[in-house]
Amino acid sequence: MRIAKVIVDVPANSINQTFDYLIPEKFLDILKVGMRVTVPFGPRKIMGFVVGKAEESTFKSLREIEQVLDVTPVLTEELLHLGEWVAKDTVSLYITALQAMLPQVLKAQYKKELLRNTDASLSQELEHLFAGRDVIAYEEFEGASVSYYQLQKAVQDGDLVVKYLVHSKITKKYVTMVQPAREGYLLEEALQDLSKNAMKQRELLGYFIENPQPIEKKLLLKKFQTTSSTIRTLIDKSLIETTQVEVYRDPHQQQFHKTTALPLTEEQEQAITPIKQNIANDEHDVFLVHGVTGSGKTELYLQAIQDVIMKGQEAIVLVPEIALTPQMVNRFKGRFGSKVAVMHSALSAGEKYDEWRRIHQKEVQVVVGARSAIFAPFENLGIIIIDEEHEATYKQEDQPRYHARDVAIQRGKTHHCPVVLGSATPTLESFARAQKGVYKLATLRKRTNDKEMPPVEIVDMRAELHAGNRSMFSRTLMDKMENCLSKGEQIVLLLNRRGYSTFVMCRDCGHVKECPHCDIALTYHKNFNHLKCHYCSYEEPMPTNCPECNSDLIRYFGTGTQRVEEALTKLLPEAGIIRMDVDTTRRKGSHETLLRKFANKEASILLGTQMIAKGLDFENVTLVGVLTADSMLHLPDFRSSEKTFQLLTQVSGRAGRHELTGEVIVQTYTPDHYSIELASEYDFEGFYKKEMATRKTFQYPPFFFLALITVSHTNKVTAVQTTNHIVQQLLQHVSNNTVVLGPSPSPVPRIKDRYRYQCMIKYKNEPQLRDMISSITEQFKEATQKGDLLITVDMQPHHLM
DNA sequence: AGCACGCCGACT
DNA sequence: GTCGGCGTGCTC
Repeated sequence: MRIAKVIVDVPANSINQTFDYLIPEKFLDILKVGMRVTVPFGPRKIMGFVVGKAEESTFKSLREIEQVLDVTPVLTEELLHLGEWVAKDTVSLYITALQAMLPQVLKAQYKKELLRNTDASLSQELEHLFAGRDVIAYEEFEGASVSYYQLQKAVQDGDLVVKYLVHSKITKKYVTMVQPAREGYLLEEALQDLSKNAMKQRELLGYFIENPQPIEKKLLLKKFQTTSSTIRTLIDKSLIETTQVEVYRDPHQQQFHKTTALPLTEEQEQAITPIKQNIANDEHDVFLVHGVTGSGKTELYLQAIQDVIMKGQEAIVLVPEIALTPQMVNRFKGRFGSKVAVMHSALSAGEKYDEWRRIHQKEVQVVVGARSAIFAPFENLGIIIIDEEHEATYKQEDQPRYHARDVAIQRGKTHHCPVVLGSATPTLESFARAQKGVYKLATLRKRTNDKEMPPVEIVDMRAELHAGNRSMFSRTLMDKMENCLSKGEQIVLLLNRRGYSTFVMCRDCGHVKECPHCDIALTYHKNFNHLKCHYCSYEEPMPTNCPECNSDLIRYFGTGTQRVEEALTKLLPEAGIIRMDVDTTRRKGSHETLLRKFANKEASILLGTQMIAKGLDFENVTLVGVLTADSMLHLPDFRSSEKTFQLLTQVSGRAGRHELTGEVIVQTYTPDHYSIELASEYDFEGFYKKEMATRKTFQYPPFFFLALITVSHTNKVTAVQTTNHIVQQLLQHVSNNTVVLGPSPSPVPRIKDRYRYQCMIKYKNEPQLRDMISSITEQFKEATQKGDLLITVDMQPHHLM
């Protein structure tokens, strides 16, 4: 096998294919499929993945692989195929799919250098630039005022060479170990010869005579209260030596309480049995575990994984980013100890790489992680679990736009292992499949502590307004909060802010400050007294007068967590408040610190956005308040009802999880909306029926599949025309019951001065659709290449923005 | 995507 | 002769 098939690191449509390279003699034995290599590509040198080998090539002259970057393949054959599948399924490039499977640090970085290739003198300007050096970075040339023409000539004459470098960002962490460099008896001899004053040296030598094994330098210094200079002297005498040993950064260095399997309830037992059978028989089924919050889904996962580990297989557990709290991680580490790797975005790039390597080198059998952990390089998967399967974070919002659930099922099929989806509020798609028998449904109706879900009271904020209460807290909520505080119990307050930001409006003329580059209202940021655009980061100071009518009655509207906090401090001055939002949790670890404070009862109220709705478990919380339940109900999104229902159900589960009984207050301006009403009754099936009916009439999932093509251009007319062109072409080829809509303006019609129009496709069965879309977008490749036209394709979009 | 190459027009 | 600015086409 002298020829390697390589997917090169060039994300372009015309390069979306394998390129053949000759494998040089010296690499014949070591080069394996799945390794990264560097190859010459045109004039430059780039990184690529070997995806296959062959004996022959249709190409007459092949260039050689230049370098092999890995010792063992970073991608298994299974992952290579999976990447191909992902690329096809999401209409994206193979290379993009492969990159998505690996930690960021394995991505190549490119650099150019200029090498002097002659002793004869160069032109005056070039000599000045090189200033006596033989090599300079290409950027230096670009920054200098030397013409490109000169460079070109020097290169042509062979006086200069442009060198293309590929290097990876790999950062390994090392510790210095100290160990004896001589046999024990030689050390003893040396000890005799040492001067009497050399106390520290004597101590150290004495130690190494007793303990010849390597010891960490830091530890050694501490143990003998000495400094590096002592070690230095001993090294100079060739008595001891140091080595660099690679270590993994451990992001979770605490101790974990070992836990063992808990007895299961009858319901749990019934749910887990078919999953265990699947595991035992190497069968693949998709299970939907529909269990109310607190019904012990996690214990199910743990026990199923236990079976998998006993079988010598591996497990992937996906958890939404936001729920990847220490509480959650502790449960897995507590049960499986060091067999667990954790992957989430709060880890540094180096830490992510270390966790990935622990999987890659088979040091762990379980990975608990966010979306991308679905690509964990396990070769012997025994189970894949997706907790809170309805969460939107499982859908990647940039290329490749894959859904972790789809990838999981794909992997489950190839590995003949079960895929378990768990949720208290499954997506309509999954629940519908379970109803049809495509997925196996298991329902957990009871909470393990046998407690009822806390009662939910809906408060009509319109009535509050009519009664003269203009504050953001209803009288009921105020009463309950005071009552709760007087008993020394704790409160969780949710401010549902999505689609409800703090915009600036003039009270005189109604003018709303919008971003000059995007069609969206600017958001007010109090700490800087600035207005900011969430789409393009445009900023301007808060105006004192209205730019339209010059009135000074220009104010900001909407409720941010900061404002709620201020109001709350005034009303309940004695209550400590912890605010959790993007602003207060930006710093690494601040999330945990705030939660720990709340757990230690350093504050009585936890106020926050979406992020506090999930997974938190505090025994002293008896009241949950939702300040604005309907804020996202009116977004132009077919999932808005479903999302509202999910959020309300999730947050209600935060109250009264233990001894104390809890209650929930939901404030809303649309108290009779079915998603709010049914959420307050914990009636998932009722909601399912109702929502399915609307989805059916409006031809949305799960009745239809969706595809969204967004076209953007600086020229509005071009954007509309191109979209229209796409629509027309699709209409010619799709089947009768497929609906093609558009061109219609995107919900945010302009971002960064680019107009955005979209085409939506609703289809039931359209096997050729992906190919159709590819060939249509291919027609616009000239315009797309020039960069003024942008076409993005989202198969199964999660929202329509 | 990047890069070379080639053609053109401009400036000195 | 020296330079920059595009449009075009290729990369195993």
